[in-house]
Amino acid sequence: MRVTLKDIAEEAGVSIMTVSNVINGRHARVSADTVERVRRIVTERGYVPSASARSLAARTSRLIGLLVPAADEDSLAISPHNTAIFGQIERRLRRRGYHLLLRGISDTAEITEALRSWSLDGAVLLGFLDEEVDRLGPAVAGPIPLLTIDSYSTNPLTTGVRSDDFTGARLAAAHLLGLGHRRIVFAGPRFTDVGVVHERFLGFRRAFEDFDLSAEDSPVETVNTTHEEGVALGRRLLADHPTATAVFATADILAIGLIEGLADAGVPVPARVSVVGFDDIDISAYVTPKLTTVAQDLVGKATSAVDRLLDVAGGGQRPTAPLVLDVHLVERGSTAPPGGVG
Amino acid sequence: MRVTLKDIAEEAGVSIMTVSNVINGRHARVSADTVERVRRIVTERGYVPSASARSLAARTSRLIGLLVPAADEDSLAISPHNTAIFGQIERRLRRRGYHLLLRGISDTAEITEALRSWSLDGAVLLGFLDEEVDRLGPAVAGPIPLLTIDSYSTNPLTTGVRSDDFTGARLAAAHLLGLGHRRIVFAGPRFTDVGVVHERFLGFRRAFEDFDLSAEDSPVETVNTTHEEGVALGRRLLADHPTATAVFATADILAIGLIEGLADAGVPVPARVSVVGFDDIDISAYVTPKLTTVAQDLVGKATSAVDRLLDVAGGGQRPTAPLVLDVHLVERGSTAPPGGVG
DNA sequence: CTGAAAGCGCTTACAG
DNA sequence: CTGAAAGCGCTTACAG
Repeated sequence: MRVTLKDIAEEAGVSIMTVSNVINGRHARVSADTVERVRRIVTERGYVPSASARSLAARTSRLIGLLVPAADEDSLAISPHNTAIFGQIERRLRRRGYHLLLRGISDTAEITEALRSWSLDGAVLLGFLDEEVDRLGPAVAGPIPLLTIDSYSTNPLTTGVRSDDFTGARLAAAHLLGLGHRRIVFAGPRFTDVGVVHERFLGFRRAFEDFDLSAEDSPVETVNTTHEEGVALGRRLLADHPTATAVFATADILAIGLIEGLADAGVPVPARVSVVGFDDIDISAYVTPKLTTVAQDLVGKATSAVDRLLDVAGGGQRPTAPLVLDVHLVERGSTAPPGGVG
Repeated sequence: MRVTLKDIAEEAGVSIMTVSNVINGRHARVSADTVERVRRIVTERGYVPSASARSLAARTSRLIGLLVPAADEDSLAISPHNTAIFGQIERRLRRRGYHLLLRGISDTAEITEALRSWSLDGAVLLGFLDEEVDRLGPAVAGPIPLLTIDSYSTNPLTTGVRSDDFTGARLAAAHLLGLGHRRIVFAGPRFTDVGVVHERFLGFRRAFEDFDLSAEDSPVETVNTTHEEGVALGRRLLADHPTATAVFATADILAIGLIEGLADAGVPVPARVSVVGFDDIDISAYVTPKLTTVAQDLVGKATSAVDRLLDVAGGGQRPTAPLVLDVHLVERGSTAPPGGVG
């Protein structure tokens, strides 16, 4: 049978209230002797408090949800970038005495269910579309704090943490422009779906302005963020855009596919076409050529996401502005001055 | 305020017991009319049962833990291979009406705490060393079912799901031997730590026997399963083993590093040295040359892990033998007949 | 510094 | 088919 507060209390000859006070570190209310004795018995008996009893009585669960979109028949949409965030979030929560409930969401209505069912103290939303976040009404979360990662939704019910996408794309494009490229393909998902992409597009254009150039001749290719679509685009890139000399892809996984597709088509990278990605996932340093890309502060993102969320959960003010993390360019082998155009 | 059974019961003019019966689908005990009425009110009011109250009263939480080793200052040890399993496990659990608690474990003593604290109905242990699993005594889990993935521990308190490592390595080595290679480096972590590696080594050796050859001239290199150590080994491979013509690495991430290290040393793959990996992670198809490797049934592993665990949790017999999943060889570009030895 | 009482929101026998 | 009672293991005021 489970060891309970009552068992400890009986053995120590005190009330369960006193044991509870010791367990919860409210030592001001208990004599040092009692604390000592109760502590010893707790250790001896291997007492572990019941989290469900505690959350039922205390109305705080010390449980945080990590909510990730999951198409019904799909597994979680775990991109390499998001994956890296998982572990960091768990680690930070653990350090702060919280636990992590990982939940795939196939319909935003399920968010409410996940939140209420376990009386979550808060939740991190990772990978949802801005419009999905926009639609979250007060009925969904009630007073439960919600934190979005990488969202540009301005829904006041949520607070956000994201990278400086605008600057990242601006750096990437400036790097290519500085090398001498003028016709640069912008490859990424539909802007309307993802604010992140829109911001990156704006940053991309801004770099042209910085150089007193126009981005008008630089085509936009709309593709999903997968290796597969990158390969497909790489194969037809020069057929569709013969004068292009570089590509900026909004994600490394896409850029890596692009490089492969270009290779398939006999196009040397970076001699004929330079490629820049975004994210700096591990793989980007493993491919050939190694990918020039924009690095995000993954650890910072996860850590500050947790800290922000727990602040609000702890009664802090809900921040009005999102936290924006710095990015920087990592120059590797996939970019070079243009030369193969002839 | 939270909507409770009591609220629904009052509005429906029945007892909370009846509402409970409807919620839990015990329709045999309730008239169709009542079911209908209660259902409607539940939907209208957006009632969500309290999981903590339920698990406290019912002594079953419908919560499964996914326990992963985590060095204290580290984030979770999330290898690309394990990552892929996460999403699949979550998906399967969700389909079966369970929730997932993700927890990093820095000391096996924490396993008990995680299990008891949340009254988990079971836990999946992913990535622990066999000896760690061996040491798990009855005090750790009590009656809570534990399932290990990829462990060769024979601890009767656990039940296991893993791939056929022996056959996988045998296939890999047979492939190389069939191509004409005779001196093949076996690269992987220490056997004593990881049963999986030992099994792969045995399979590797068996392939030599199958060919009436001896593996004696084939050196063993002990390295950790990281890209970095793969690179280092690749760089010095031919200096240390000038007559080697192939390498079998116990993990793709290691094999990918090896290929890079070999390239750094000016050794062409596969012309001079062939490389075979194990796992068939996504990246393996993205690198140059694409990696020949042993593919595991990841989805099957995750799915059957969950199913086995829930069977036992549901009162089923604890299986004595682990479930062993088939593997197969995926031939890609990193292997070819030996030719560059001269 | 210590404790008795009420209550968190459910489920489990049990009785009708 | 339906319900009153007890209890799961805690915490929260409150009183001493």
